[in-house]
Amino acid sequence: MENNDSILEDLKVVLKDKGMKYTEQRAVILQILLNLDEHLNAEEIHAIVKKKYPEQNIGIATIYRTLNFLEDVNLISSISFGKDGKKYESNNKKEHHDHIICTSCGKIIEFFDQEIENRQELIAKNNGFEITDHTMQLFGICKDCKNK
Amino acid sequence: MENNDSILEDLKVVLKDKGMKYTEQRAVILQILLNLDEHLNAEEIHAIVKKKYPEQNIGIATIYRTLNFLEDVNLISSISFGKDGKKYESNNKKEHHDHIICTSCGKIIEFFDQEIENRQELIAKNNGFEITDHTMQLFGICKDCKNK
DNA sequence: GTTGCTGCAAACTATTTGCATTCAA
DNA sequence: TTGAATGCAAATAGTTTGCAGCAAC
Repeated sequence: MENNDSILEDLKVVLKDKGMKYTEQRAVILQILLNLDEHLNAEEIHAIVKKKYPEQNIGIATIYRTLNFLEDVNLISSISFGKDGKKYESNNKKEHHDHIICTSCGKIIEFFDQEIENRQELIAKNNGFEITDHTMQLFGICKDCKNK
Repeated sequence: MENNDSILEDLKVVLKDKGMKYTEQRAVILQILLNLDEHLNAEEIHAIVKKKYPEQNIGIATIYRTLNFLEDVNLISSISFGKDGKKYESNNKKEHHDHIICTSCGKIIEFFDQEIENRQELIAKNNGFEITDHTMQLFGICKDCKNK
């Protein structure tokens, strides 16, 4: 929580930079992603806002607009697979990581492997690309589901 | 082209196995993905059918149904990023590969790196996962776009 | 002849947009 | 005060589904 303050400061700075306004809605959405350590889609975030901040009456359009904006300015990032659209997570203190996804129960595990990162850089360079970003998702069956 | 025949045979076998029928539509869609060495989305495939096989009047629903089926039985596979939905490619002779995508012009380059594949296996195992599949996409700017 | 497949249109889901109103600066 | 942001509803894009007719076996 104490961490959030500094990220909310970041948000304020970015907004001011762009001549945009700091609103409760934007702060609330960012905080949900900061506090909940899950990957949430727009509908899920909408539901959480309604529950946790019933006095706020945020429209789904604002959720989408805000998520797009937050991703643009790199405060959050998204992964997309299967049905139910893009899922978002905050770019918090966490360093970059990739995902292992259980195709049976939907569990998501995060990992980071410097060796793979290095290879990726190299491969991109060899192909004349300047990498800005990447996603890697391993799909499989987790231990729990295997034992069923 | 001569290669296609054997894959069309595969299709026939799979269909018979499942008590399904071999139809012109299914063959045409699979062949488009076999012959064109591109990543196409459903709309693009639909457009190609209309152009190359004007006598065929395949509905967009059939395109989607067929693509889903072909992916299910592993004759084709899909990647999904950015706008314009899933893009498909045939599982042809080609071995597995991953993608580098230019975020400026949309160019897609395929690559394969055994070292990364090995690390992926290892990482998954360490997390108690049995990997069935994975996707890896490197996003960046290609040489051509950089020089503009 | 039977059963699965197709095209069409309607339905759905995820997301975006237009607009009048509200709010931060 | 004033331009940007919001909520709402309508619009859109991508995809799926129900159904009557058609085609494969």
